[in-house]
Amino acid sequence: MPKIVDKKAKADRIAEAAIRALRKNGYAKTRMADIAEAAGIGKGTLYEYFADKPAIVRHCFTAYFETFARGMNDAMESAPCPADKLFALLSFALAHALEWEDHCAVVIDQMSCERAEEERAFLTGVYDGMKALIADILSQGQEDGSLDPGFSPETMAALFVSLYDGVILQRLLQEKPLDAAGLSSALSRLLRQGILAEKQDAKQKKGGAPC
Amino acid sequence: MPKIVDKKAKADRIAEAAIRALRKNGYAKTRMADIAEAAGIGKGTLYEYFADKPAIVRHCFTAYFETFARGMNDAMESAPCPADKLFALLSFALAHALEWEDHCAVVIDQMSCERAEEERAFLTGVYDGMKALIADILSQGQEDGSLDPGFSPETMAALFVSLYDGVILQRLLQEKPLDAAGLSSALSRLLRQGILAEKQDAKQKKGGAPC
DNA sequence: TTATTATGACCGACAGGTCGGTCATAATAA
DNA sequence: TTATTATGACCGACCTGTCGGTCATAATAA
Repeated sequence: MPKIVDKKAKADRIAEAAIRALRKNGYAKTRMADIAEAAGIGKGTLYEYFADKPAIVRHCFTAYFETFARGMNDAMESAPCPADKLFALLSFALAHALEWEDHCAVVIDQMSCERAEEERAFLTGVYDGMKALIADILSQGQEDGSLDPGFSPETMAALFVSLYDGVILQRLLQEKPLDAAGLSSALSRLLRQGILAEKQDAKQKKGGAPC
Repeated sequence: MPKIVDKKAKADRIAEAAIRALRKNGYAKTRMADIAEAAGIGKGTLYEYFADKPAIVRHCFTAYFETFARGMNDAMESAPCPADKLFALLSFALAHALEWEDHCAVVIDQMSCERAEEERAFLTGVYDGMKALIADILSQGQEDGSLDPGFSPETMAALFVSLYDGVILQRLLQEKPLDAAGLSSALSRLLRQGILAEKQDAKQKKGGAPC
């Protein structure tokens, strides 16, 4: 009888518009009216699809974190040895950040601005998982002898995660786009010549596959 | 006549209280009343010393950026060769971040939350200067042969700055304190075995001074 | 010494404005 | 007609910055 709308799909569309608005001005400065306008609907309609402002952000994040988690898993499984796993992870993370640029920005914004304990805990969990994953790979590499045994896997993992965040943060501050290829190759060089236990003396510049 | 107060000194004291309050809840969620309370003065008095909320933040930043700039200069001049300069810079930056932890947090908060063009431009300038400085050192190192010529100084500098930001950001998200020593040594390892042109084959673990 | 006066420091009530969320009503499709 | 969806005027909580007035102390003069 009534006009039936696909609530789920429409919520997705609204969230898509919301993320653009949030990216533009940050969570605190983005009003519900802005989001509604961006989505091309009335302010009241927003509340047909979301309970409140935080709910919109949460909805925005689900797809982002889902693809991230899945991609990280895929990247890990696609590589045979720890060192390659690590490279795959880092390069996927960078590519993902590039693809989901707006979402990244809003996540960072939430990290530093939003002090709600619930949100903090969620983000902390995501990061802890990421660190644990990387630390685990590093450990494996140290055990099988492909990685330098002289560093702490946890600390080095924290360093990588920090680097990832920092790149996004810099991207957020500066308007000019990310030089993903350049950063990736610089990082790769740093890693390949830095953390591999055995260096190929002469042909070190274009080191082949570490496995 | 009335007791004459040292306005400048009092403004400093207020700013000191303000930075604690800002650190705790973030710029957007910190009310002027909170700052006044933290400083132990009335809300109206606040406006005797600062024009508005942004003015307080600006005042907070001046000392922070001054000490940072001076420290970076000192660190640079204290080291004889490019590689050592770089290590000195990075380790000073980390130490400074630790010492000015609250300020760092507020700066990061501003970077991601505050969209006022003026503030952005200022922060962008600071970061550009930092990147240029590091890129310059890297270039010198490449020219004098002490650093691997195979990377782009600008990109690598961007990577370092990002890393610095990321470390602070992670510190901000997680409540547990920064393991400065661990991070520093991990980074040092990464650098020493990563960007130096000549690797000391056997005794690579505890590489001596690069000069 | 002491009463008087001048003035900067201080304050909190309040005006003005913003923004998240609600609700009565309109529009729409079955 | 009726169930569902859409809407923007509206409300109230909250927050920033202002303003009139009070207070403590220094300067002054008797």
